[in-house]
Amino acid sequence: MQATPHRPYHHGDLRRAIIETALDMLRTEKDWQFTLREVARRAGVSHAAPYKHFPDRTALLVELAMIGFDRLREALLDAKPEAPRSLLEEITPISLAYVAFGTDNPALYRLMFSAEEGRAVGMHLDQRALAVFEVVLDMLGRGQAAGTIRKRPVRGQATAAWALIHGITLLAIDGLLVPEKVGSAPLEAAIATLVDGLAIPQPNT
Amino acid sequence: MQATPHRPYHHGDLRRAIIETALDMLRTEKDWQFTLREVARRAGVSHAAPYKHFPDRTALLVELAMIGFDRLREALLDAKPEAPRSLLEEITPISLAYVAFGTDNPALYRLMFSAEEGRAVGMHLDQRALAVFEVVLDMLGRGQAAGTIRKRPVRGQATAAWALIHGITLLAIDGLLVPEKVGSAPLEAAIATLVDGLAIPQPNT
DNA sequence: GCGATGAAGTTACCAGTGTCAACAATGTTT
DNA sequence: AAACATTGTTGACACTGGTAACTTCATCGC
Repeated sequence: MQATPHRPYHHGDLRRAIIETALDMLRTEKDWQFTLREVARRAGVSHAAPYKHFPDRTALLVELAMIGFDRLREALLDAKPEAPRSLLEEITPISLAYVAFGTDNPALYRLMFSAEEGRAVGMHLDQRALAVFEVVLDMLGRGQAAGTIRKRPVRGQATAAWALIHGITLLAIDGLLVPEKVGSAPLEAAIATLVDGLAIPQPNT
Repeated sequence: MQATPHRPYHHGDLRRAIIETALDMLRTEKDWQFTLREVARRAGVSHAAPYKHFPDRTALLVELAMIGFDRLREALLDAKPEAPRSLLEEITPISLAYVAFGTDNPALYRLMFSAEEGRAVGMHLDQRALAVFEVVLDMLGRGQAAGTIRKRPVRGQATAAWALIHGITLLAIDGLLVPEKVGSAPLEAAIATLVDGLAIPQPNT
């Protein structure tokens, strides 16, 4: 088995086609009923064809989730400001980008964190998820070095930050936090609370 | 409470039996494959019997989730200290109780927040979930009145608090935060971060 | 060139699921 | 007691994930 050739055989690059079809279903089909047969159907192949590329339904899900984590990480790095003048100025856009990713890709985001058949998905994801985690970790570490962030175990702080944003994202996905309905106040207040919990209190502000 | 009688008819109180069997499966079967037929099987009835009590597979899931929220709320109220001398002293046990509920009932907890077929579960749950939310809201409101909590929109703060604990609970369920592996430091640090974000900074501490 | 090889895709099938309709058995009501 | 409504059973349908046996067809050793 080659590392990544995937050259078209006698029909096409099916593996990629399946993944893209599945991603498309996740994007459009809001109601998250994911069946392998439906994916095969939309990809124009028979229902057993996917099994030549994925040993398992779960294997495909894992693949999709990994892609999701990669994209999330990219979205966060894109949102990272060049030269933030304060912690708030750095955390806020990243947090908003995170939540936006979740609300823009609700089904994919849920998949990324779903247990899904004996948490097989979660197991294989540690590395990709960790890559996202490290974006936060890095930010907080630099903040500590710069003296703007409380001296506490960074991993604990990063856990807190990640957990909070993750929870908010889930709330937003479930529609409990839609801006049209409730305004952006809760979201901003939540982020502010997070920043206050991380930052060393300033005497003037 | 006799809100809904459900007295035994010609076989037994099947509705209750089904619910209890299902709860039992959620407790023991860690790998969350929930099939209506299996529930019926274990309850000793035919596979179609549940449909006389629940219109739908989803209806049963909703019922289970609601029970979960009720129990969670009770657990939080039980953990609430009588006369806390500080915010930390009040928040910490409640937070720990919340996380403990999640790790003790992982499948049930996941069910409570799963989208599950077009988020039908989530839709009908607003009231029960809100009851949990109000436990937090109440606590923070009193804290604000007492002058220990920052004057910020309470709902935003409560959202932040809930989201953070929820996220941590999910992490813990997924085994990324098991005390044996990583110590309780991250958990405590996360809670401390939350408290710092909520509380008005004290000059001495 | 040209068969053998084996990967990629197809059809046919299995067990298991959610759900519904028709039927049987039991308790309740008049 | 007879009609009725409730509750449970059986049997079917369409669907799913998954496997095995078959067909195609590009590639490789000769």
